[in-house]
Amino acid sequence: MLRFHNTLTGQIEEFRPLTEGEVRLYYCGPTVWDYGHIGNFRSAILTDILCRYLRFKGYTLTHVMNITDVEDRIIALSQKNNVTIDEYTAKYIEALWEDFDALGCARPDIVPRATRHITEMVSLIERLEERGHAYRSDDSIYYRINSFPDYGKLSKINFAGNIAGGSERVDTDKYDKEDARDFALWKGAESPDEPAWDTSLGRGRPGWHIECSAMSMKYLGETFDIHAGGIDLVFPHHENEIAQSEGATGKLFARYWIHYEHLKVEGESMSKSKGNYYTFRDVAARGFSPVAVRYYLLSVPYSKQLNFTFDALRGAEKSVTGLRDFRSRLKEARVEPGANPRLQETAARALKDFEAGLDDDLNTSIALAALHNLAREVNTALADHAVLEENKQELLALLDRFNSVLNIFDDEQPQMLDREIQSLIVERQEARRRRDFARADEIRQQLAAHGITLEDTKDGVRWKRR
RNA sequence: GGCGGCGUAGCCAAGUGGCUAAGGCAGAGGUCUGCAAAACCUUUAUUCAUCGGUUCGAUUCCGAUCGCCGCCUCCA
Repeated sequence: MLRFHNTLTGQIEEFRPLTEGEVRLYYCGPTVWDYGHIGNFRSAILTDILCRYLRFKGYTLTHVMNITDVEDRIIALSQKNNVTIDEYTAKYIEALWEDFDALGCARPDIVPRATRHITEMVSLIERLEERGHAYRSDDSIYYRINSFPDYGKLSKINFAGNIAGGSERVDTDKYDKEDARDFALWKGAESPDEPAWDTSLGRGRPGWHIECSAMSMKYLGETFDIHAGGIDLVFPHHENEIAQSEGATGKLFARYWIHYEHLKVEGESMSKSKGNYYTFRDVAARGFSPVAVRYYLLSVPYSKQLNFTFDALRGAEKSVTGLRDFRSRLKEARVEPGANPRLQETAARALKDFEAGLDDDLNTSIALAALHNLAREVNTALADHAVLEENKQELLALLDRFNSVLNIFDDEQPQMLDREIQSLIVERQEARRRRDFARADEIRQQLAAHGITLEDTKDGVRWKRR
């Protein structure tokens, strides 16, 4: 039974989709103004885990992730570079998919781009106008917060106390709004050279929040199951989405809201000024493998902040290598026919622990501990030749199931060895048999120069290419 | 000022009102091995930021203090 924390109710709840067996999920995706940083990818990876686990549990899933490809920073940067916003964002969208692939994140089923859904946003804004939730001021259109009594139900913000508290961040009267909290649905074009669309609302561009309301409802319906995103989006973004969507439809918008905690870097918030701001590419450039980065970023449950350190990432690299070696050792093991009941129990317990962990608010730490415990027990059994054919097949199938969620075992492509290298390995084996260890070591060094490392086993030799 | 989260071994960390405080990395000793590598075994927190309180019993609940993080700004 899958349970997780729902921001809307503030409680851990059992998950039941609207339609039996089917889940519709929306993840607030990236704004493509720059390369994604490791915090962005923690969110992407956690969403990937969530999606994979829902499928593991047997649900069919529709996963929508938006791409915000028009907003102030993008406009400013594209103008600075003298290119259109589409030209500007193309590079970062391409980079996004490269990073997704490297980090083992499955592509979402549907990836709507804001600039391709202006029509849907315009009609949603028109619905809001008809219902009295929107008003015009100059050439822009704003959402009237006072018309939506539920405003604040997600973030539970106490606006009265907030304003009384003397926050200096309250909007000024720069815009002619009825209420400081009102936000822009549509921004009228101010100058001819800024990106704008000619629509029935006039010439302009959509506000950020309306994008997600329009695109999520287009692809998932007016009420859908899960809306996920970073914790910082709770207010105002998601609160505003609720106001827009529920204001327009009169129906509940998303049923479960899942928010990912941020990561810290070396105990501090990540920021460019502190010099601890890393994109995934920065980390990869230091020689860390993408799969280790994935493992590390998912090793702490989403509901907890993760403190990113390079020491811990080095540890993750070792862990992942150990698990991968474990699987290939099992795969290559020569075993006797039959089944060892003790290992059948081991496998059953591992699956139970793994699932119990993820069922409990997606506790990935528990799931990984189950995997490590399994690896240790099976490694011991392998050394004792206690693994039999049926165990081997069952355990390999179990690892595949785990990996369908975690995706941390590289797909081992059959690596072909050069004929020359192959014969060197054979020659070394012969040298060892003759107990000519000097020659054997010499050959080992030659192979190392080719990036081949050797591991002697009872049955022969295993090689790995770096 | 309002609201929320966190502080567990050298590092990353899970967790719970009372059974042996998960797991990984690093460290130490050992088995195996021609040497290695890998793997395995043993070992590493009488203690969970500090100080009080509730309780038969608290790391877990309450309060205070110190430190860190987040939201209240179109940042995942």
